[in-house]
Amino acid sequence: MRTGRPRGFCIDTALDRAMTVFWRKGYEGASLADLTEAMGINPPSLYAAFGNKEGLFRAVLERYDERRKGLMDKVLTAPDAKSVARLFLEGVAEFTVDTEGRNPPGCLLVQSGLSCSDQDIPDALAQHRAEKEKALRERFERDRKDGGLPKSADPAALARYLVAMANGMCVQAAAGATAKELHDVVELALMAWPEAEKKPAKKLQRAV
Amino acid sequence: MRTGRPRGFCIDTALDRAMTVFWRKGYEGASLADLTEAMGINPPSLYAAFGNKEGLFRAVLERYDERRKGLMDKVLTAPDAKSVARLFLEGVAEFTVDTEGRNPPGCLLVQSGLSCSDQDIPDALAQHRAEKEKALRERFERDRKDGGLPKSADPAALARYLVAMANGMCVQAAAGATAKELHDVVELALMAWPEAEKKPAKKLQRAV
DNA sequence: ATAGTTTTGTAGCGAACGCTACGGATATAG
DNA sequence: CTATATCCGTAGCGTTCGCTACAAAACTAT
Repeated sequence: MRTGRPRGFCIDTALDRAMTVFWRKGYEGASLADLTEAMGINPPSLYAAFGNKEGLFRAVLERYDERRKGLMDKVLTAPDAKSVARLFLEGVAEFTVDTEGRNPPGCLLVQSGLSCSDQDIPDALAQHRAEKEKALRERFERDRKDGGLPKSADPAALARYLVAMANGMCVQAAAGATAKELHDVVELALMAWPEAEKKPAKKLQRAV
Repeated sequence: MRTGRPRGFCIDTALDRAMTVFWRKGYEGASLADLTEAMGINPPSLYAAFGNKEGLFRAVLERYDERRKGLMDKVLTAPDAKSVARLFLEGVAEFTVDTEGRNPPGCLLVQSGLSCSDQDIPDALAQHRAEKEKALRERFERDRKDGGLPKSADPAALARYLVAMANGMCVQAAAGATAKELHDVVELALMAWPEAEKKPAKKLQRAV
């Protein structure tokens, strides 16, 4: 059994509350006073658990990915490439406007620090965004192999296109765009999607 | 004639230098020490000329629009709607990767403060971005009237789509995307563009 | 019980922040 | 020239920043 006085707060709950602060104010705009107040703890507890402000932020990013893993899994296991694209963009449209008030509008990976006095923060965010682009690209590479995308299609470009679209929607959501406005953008974005050359093998269960 | 000791620095040059700092470090990441050093002046000169940090930032935003007005005018006077879309996105692709090292990658209106402790900054940026979207929308409304866009097209949605695309490209440029990668995205984005129902009246000089 | 370990709240550290008081410098006006 | 007006550099204001020293508290191990 672990010795010593037990921690008096829940790590994940504290991370969720810190996430909201970083999301709304950005990495540099979120002060330690803001964070500790929202998390309901004192600075020494924060530093004992997360090392420093940057450590807390990185833990928040991991927590963010964790919370969105379900949606991303659902997207990546869609039956065909165009469904992947549609589910991804529609998911972003719904998530970023935050109708339930759980999260600030936009996306933490875009909002919280595109430019900072410390370049490590933008780099960390870019890395997390790149992971999602990579997952889409790998999915589209498989689609291209089995005919779900034409041989002329460029899986990397398609993934980059979707991620760019998603990031742009985040910027607009943060500026107050409505869900309908974003869905209109999604419909337009999907017009660019290449048609399959032949019917994809729908009977086969796709590996993920 | 204006009395008193003349100002010892050029306002526009100082704004250009401050712009680079805000661009690279964001509004909150740019300290007064960073700014005064880059501008080559002392704090009292900065405050006499611009009021405070936020005043300087707003002046930088105006300067930014001014410097990009030429490109935007060229875009808005293109002969047809699709050319407007192409020139706009290709302009963004070239501008945001900054091959000449004059500017940091990305776009000041996206980079410098999506989230801040002071909400006025994100609001000011959103307003500047909205102006560009409005200009595109109004152009497309005219195109739709004279047949350059089909009646089924939604000018507001098209403008929003282009701006979202542009903002997303800015995010990727800031994360290190190359010019070619962005141009691939542009080609895809233009696949979504609606075809004109009839030939636009090319002979007429379009008013701006 | 006692020792050992970890977390907690208080209280405050040094540094950096945005900003400004002040006096000397440099111009025009008369 | 003197008077007035504006700008400049120095130097430092009060506040907030990220962070931590310290001792009491709360647990396990023996």
